[in-house]
Amino acid sequence: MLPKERIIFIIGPTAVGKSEIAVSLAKKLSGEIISLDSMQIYKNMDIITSKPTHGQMKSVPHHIISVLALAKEYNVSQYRKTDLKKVMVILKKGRKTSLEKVKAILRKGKIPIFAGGTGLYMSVLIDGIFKEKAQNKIIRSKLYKISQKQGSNYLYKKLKKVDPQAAFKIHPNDIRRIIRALEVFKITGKPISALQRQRQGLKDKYEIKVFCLNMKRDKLYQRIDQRVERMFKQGLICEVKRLLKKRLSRTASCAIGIKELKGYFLGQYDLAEAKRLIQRNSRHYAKRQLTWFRKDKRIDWVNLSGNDKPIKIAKRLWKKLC
RNA sequence: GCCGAGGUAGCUCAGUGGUAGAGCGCGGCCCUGAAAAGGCCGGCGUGGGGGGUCCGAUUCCCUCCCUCGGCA
Repeated sequence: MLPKERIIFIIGPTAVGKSEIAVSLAKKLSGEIISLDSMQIYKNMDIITSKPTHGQMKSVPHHIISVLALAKEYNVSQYRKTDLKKVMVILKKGRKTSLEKVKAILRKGKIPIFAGGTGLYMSVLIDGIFKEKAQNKIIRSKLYKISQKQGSNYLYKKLKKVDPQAAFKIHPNDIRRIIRALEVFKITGKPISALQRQRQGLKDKYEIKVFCLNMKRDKLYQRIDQRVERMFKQGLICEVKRLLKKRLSRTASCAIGIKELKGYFLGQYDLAEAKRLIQRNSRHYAKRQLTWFRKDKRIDWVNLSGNDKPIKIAKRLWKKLC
């Protein structure tokens, strides 16, 4: 029996240097990169989401980047569907190219490499998500209106009756999750806490390897600040100005940089303040990402100094894979 | 050199004779269909140095050091 095919994840906080290292590793392993990112999926958000460069995209195939219109909504479940397909395609491609070299392909042939920083997306890929179709905008907006009128505690009490387990897990102020849980119950008639136990993900079929890149906090923050500076030099202001003229989906409009620059355009503060806010919010984001990753015990942590050559790191990862 | 103001958390500052708070910053955590989102928790401090009064000083007094403003 052949060993399970391998899938690699390269994750890490924002600005840690994932893209470069993923490209280097992909070259070394002859892999293809699949974005693990909720924002790079959108077209026309290039600078603001720090997409890989044209050179990088040319040297190694990248997937699920710049494929969705700004007005389109997007979420985890969509991501999972797309990605599973992509994974299969890539794996098949690898096998087709040289049937007689199956062994070699499995060892160093086309390998899918997920690269990005969206922890939830990774979790849902690896561990799965429940299958029931349970999304209804009307129900959701109704619940939202109720919460506005009666307060979140009213809905929280309702949830307690319907799904005490979920209520136990969710904080009374976390209105988004309260609404989601009630929405799922209304649609399916089943408590979300029960559904959430039914998961099936990549880990059941493939060998998963997760590398999380990290570096000292102050160094990371320095890199974040520098990157934001660079984004401004590359034309962030123009890009966001253009974005604000278009209709943005809720997800797209959440990219860090949009609301911060909007405040500047509206004259609420100056450009320096807008930059400060983008930098700070990116730091907070990085911190939350690390919290998320830390609890995943499957992760193989890779500490960087901040000045490492991507090729060297890729070599290090490659050795760990052997 | 003289006069005035001030030295309290990483920063900006409040307050009190019974060893301290606020905002921002920062740290920790949660997360299953908005996740670059959303929610929760935490003061993280030799109160400029030294001496005195007092049962007790960050608070009152003296002195030294430092910073800022004004006059020379």
